[in-house]
Amino acid sequence: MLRGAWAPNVIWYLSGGPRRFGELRHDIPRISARVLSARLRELESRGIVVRRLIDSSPPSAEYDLTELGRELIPAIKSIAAVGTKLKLRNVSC
Amino acid sequence: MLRGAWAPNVIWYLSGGPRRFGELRHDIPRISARVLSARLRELESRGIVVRRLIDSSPPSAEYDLTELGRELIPAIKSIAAVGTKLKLRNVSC
DNA sequence: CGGGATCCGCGTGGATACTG
DNA sequence: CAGTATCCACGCGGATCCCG
Repeated sequence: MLRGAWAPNVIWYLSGGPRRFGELRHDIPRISARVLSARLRELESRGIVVRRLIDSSPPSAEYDLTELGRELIPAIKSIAAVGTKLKLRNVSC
Repeated sequence: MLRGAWAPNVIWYLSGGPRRFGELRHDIPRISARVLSARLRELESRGIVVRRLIDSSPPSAEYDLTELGRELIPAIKSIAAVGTKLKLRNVSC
């Protein structure tokens, strides 16, 4: 389900509301367009993310979490919190 | 932190209390000894799991979650719950 | 029983170039 | 802007053999 190391990150950055491809690409540190696209497609196929295409020039796309996807947010947040504690501990000790 | 696809599973099976290597190997479906060992080592180095060696014959080892590790349990549970919902949906539709 | 050593395959990710 | 195509590197996992 959360396949790929970047999946949680993508969900994290989508938790603030709909984002466009370029926004995600710019906001998620060091992710490549290829991987972002791949993760987005997979999360979409899993029913965690929805893609909305707005046909215009310049073309734009909007990604958003589904209801199911939103249920993952608290879990990812708390895992991230533990991660932060780990980093702090490793620095101080 | 949760590197490796098996890490969440290992934490899951440790959430019920301390387990020995063989117990984990037997209870976690289809995990190989090599990978179990690798994940255990990594989780240990991250401060999520502790290893206790009980010197006797036959030799035995006990693995347990640290306090930090236990903080991950609710998150993993809720993620697993979403996973279950996804499977149910995919079967019915 | 509780692992480590080795070999090997595959998925995931990085970089770069290209397109509608 | 929003991707896709291609090539390559490496981490992770599976299987098997072996050891204290």
